[in-house]
Amino acid sequence: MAGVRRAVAKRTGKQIAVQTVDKAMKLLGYFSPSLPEIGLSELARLAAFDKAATRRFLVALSNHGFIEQNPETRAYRLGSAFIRFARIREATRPLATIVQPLLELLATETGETAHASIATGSQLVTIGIAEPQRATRVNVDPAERLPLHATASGLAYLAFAPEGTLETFLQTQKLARHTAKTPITAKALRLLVGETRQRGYGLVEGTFEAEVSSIAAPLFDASGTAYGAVAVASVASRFSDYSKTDIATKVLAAANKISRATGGEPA
Amino acid sequence: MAGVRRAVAKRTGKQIAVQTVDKAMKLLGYFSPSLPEIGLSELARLAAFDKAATRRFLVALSNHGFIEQNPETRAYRLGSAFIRFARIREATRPLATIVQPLLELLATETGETAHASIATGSQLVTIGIAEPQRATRVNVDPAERLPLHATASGLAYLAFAPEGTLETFLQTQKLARHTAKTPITAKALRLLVGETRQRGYGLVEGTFEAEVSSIAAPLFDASGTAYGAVAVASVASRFSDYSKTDIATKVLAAANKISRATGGEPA
DNA sequence: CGACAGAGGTTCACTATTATCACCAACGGT
DNA sequence: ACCGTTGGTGATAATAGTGAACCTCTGTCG
Repeated sequence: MAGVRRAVAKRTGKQIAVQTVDKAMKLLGYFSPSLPEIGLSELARLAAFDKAATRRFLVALSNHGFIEQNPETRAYRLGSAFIRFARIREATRPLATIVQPLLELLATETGETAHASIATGSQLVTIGIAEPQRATRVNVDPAERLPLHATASGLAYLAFAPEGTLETFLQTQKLARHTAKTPITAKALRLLVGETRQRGYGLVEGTFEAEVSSIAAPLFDASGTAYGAVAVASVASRFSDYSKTDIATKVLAAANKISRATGGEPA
Repeated sequence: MAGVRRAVAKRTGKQIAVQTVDKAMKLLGYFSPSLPEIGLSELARLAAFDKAATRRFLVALSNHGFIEQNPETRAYRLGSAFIRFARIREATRPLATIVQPLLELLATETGETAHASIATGSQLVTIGIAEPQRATRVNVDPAERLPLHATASGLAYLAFAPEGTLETFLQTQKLARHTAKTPITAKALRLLVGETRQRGYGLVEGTFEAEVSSIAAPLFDASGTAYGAVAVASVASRFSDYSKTDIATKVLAAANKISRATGGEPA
């Protein structure tokens, strides 16, 4: 079926899709709350593109409002088109709008940071965060994509994802090590996913960031497969056995509410 | 300076930027609240692209989460990445967040639809809409880009836009006729822009859609040039001379509030 | 002050990239 | 079974993108 690709194989294996578009969008990924504006040379360096190429991409992106240029510093930043498209997206498939208040509730109830994310390719993309009113809490970077193998959300998603997702993931991604506890072998990951499926929710302790434990429940679509996850992240030292089951119950409840509100059906 | 372009000139004149990226992003523009999911063939037809090309773009876009495919119908829709980027954008340059409540207030005060938009290339992009609780009101499509020459927002923006914006606009765009009243000559537009500059706000009656009148005030950045506009749209028959000046005052006040809140300075 | 390093931006010859057509399998109505 | 769709695929022709070198401007350092 998907056997014969192009014979070139200049790099590893990434064909069929428009590479130019890929590159242009890669540029967008470097912008984040902590690095909201990036100069031409710096961005070219980050992406390892030629300056000329980088600039051509930026011009193309800015023509559509995805990139703006700060007229003073000449640095580039994300454009307003994202707001427009997010509006359209939310108008037809409200998610962030539904999710946010439930996250707030979850954060208040548990006293810990709650966040929700959606599967995109082989990563989870954050669509909402709620933080508790508390001094020590886990901070989640909205720009950071969560790796499927190292996070509770990832495990929760993988455990109930469409048929073959786990295998495709294992075949196409190398399991990056984030901490000493990160599962980096296929065997270890399969085991964890199996446990997660049985348990009904994902639980990890320090696999993505040291000292951060987290519990996540999958979000289901109408066909009963997962498309994302809701998670609560806490500092490891606060995690007692009691609080674990308590938080898990609340996370599952919130996730199921979201699933139903978006037309899905929890397994 | 910017004289010699490529000698090709196959079409009119739009070089320097990556065309492939341009096309990919053009596809995104066809999605709207009224047409949230589009099939491959239909989208190819809309964009006048080849099916194969369209699909390559869609695959590239979906690799980055900008497009999702409905697993049942196989139709494509906007992806969740927009939510993520909109979050990042708002985290560093809050606009929609600031604008929305002021629009709500404006809609309540005037009893008419209020909306805000930002300049992107030669168009205005909607970033917020508020509708009054009233039977007959103007509906604004959040997906529709507003032409600069035919809308009150466009005039308000052009009147206070960066040096040369109007001329560039006139040189690169053909002024599309939307209604019988749409200004379609450079002379007519220059006149309107001049009036708008003197008046301080834009006022049009049925130039974009028949029977829709609208009043718009520019949004200013720190350098005192416009980057967008706030507008109130009403059915033409409700527009008395009194309500006009009343609405204009309120629109100007709201716009100035937004300008200041975003670090700008009204002229 | 003059030289230099780094910034943003531009040019043009070279070539890797994408466009296009013809095709396939599957679905739904007549 | 047919016809008109749909989503999806592959190989060739011709287009579109690449990137080293270059320009200009700003600020800094000896």
